[in-house]
Amino acid sequence: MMRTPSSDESGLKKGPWSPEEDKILMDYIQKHGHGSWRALPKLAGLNRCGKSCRLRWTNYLRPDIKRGKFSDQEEQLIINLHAVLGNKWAAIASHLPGRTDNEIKNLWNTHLRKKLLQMGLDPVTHRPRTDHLNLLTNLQQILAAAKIVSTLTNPSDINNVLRLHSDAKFQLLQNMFQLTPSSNSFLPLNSLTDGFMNHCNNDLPNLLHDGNSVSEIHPSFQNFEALHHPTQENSLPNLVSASPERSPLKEAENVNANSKECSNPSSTTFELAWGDFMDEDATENYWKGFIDQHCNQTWSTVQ
DNA sequence: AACATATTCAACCGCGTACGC
DNA sequence: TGCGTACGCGGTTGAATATGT
Repeated sequence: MMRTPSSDESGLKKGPWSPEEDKILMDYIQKHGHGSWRALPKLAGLNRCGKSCRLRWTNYLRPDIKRGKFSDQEEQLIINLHAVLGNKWAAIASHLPGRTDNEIKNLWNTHLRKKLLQMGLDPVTHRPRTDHLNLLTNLQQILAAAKIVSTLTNPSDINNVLRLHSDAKFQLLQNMFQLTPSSNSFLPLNSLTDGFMNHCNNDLPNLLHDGNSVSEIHPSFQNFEALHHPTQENSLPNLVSASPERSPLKEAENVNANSKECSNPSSTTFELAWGDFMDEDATENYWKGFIDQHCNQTWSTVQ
């Protein structure tokens, strides 16, 4: 939060502001207004650059600044505005009295972005993420190759290979939800993956067999399916009107376009890929049979 | 309790733009 | 029109703090 006090080559102070500096800046602006920011520090008697003074005033000292936690309503409004405006923090801040662009930007980067990711939404487009499809395809190929190599090297080790396979699937889930080991902000999703983890450990053979539908892997994934089955009502966050400098009509057109795209059956594609990935004939018998069948012909290629 | 790791957020930096000359 | 200056914005940094082991 704080930086070590330092100064640049011109001798101007940098880093955190002291209470004394705050008071000088406050008093000066309340008396004279800020005027030219560049001229202000000299006139007020501060050993700071104008830029630093402006930032301190707009982000901290301004009397109309609202302090404290963002309300749920404010968070939702920011998400809605971001869906329309993108990373235009100043424009977003203009719709939230007392909140600064810096504060909103920080909130977005530390909380809201993760929140959308964990809901399976792309934080840039606010639409369901599709990059999982590529991940699934790539990982599936890598795992298949790893299996062949491992089982050919040591065919008796098939159980460990399958265990690794299962672990890799769980890692993929973690990546999809952007979970960190210490994250406890979104308990429902953590318990969801915890449940999946237990399922992996307790019911590995079944897990590796089934997978026609995401929710069949674990009941918790019914929620996940809901997120990837967007309807006209839930495919996008409620959108609010754009800022005056943008055409509300145009925005409305974009919103409609987005809704149409969202209603495309990308979720079906996802589930097909997911089903393939989870099913994937990954049983012991399959791989033993595969090795029996292909061992001689592939062995020379692998080596 | 001590250490490691993750998160937060105030502040900085660089770039684009508006404006005056 | 071109140039210089000031300002505002968005991305990034990094020390303080929180959380986990």
